[in-house]
Amino acid sequence: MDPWISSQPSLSLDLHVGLPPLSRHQAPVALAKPKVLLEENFLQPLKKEPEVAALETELQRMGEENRRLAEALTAVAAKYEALRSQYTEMVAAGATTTTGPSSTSEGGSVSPSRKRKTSESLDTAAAAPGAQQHPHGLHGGQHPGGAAADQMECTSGEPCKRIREECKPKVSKLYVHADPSDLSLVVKDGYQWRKYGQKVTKDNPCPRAYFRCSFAPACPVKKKVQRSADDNTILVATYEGEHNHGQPPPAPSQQAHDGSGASKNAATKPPSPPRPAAAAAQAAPHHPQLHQQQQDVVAAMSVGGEPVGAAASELIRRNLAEQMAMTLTRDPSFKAALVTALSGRILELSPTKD
DNA sequence: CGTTTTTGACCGGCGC
DNA sequence: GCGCCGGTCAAAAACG
Repeated sequence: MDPWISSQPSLSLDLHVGLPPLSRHQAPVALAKPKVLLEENFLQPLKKEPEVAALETELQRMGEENRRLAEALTAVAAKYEALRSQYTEMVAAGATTTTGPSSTSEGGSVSPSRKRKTSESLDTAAAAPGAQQHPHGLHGGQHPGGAAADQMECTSGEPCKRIREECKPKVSKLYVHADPSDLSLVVKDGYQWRKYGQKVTKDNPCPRAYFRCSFAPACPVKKKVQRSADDNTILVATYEGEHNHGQPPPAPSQQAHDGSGASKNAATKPPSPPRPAAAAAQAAPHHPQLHQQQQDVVAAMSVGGEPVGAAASELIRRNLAEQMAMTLTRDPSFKAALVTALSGRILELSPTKD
């Protein structure tokens, strides 16, 4: 995104929020080559001239898309700030009544012996659902105040359901390009996942796999992975909740570099060959990942030329925008850089500085 | 032998 | 109330 944004007068904020310029060398590859899966096409010699033209066209298109994303991002950031201040007020107001327990109860809620059959679980279920999903609001974007509100409202009965509906764990969707021949529903995102179920859903012949974060037993994050009904080369990963821990310690730079150094991390899915284009796609606050995600989505959008319908493309695009916005606004460093850059820019443009 | 995956059964929500 | 459906459990199997 960098080159275009920096060239826009309205957006030339010279933001340096960690996006490595080196990642640019990857982008044209993913953009120019529409990620054709057929190997015979893959082996065709590149024709330079049309390639350049296609590149330029693609670049323009991406530029336009980036502009929209940037606008969306600005809007989201503004909304985020508004929500944050709102939340701060709520916390300040509700701090006296709801101090503590809800945020500390997430650890025990996922005990292995949890059983739904037992009727007593109803008691815990009444208290748990709202609170357990939001362990920490550290990264922002979620609804930490919601748990408290939930509990408060639950006493009155009906509003509980609606509020719980609104305060569901943050859900983010991710579209990852996957080899159709690879039947495993594995989306490598740097975390360790344990599959706990698989189900064939009504609207999609492809089974949906359910994963839990296995790195931290108390981690509330869940992941659903299912192939897109429109294009089975696309894996749709739906993340619910947020990790209450960092990335798994081994191979800290797995995604920024090549991932070949992953020892225990890769051991989670050893059989799967490393696929840089499909790996590292998690809504975590790492800019390279974001860039990677964009490549993935772009690749997914242009798979084989046109297999993904316009509606699907639109959907993917929208999700990409949401995801980027979420990822960026969740990143404190990005926010800090944004604030710094914006304030600096505003001061700079202000005719009456003094 | 410990961990992960598979898979059928179960549970609860929701629409009719 | 009933049936459908998505999500989860947990025993068994597979794997390293």
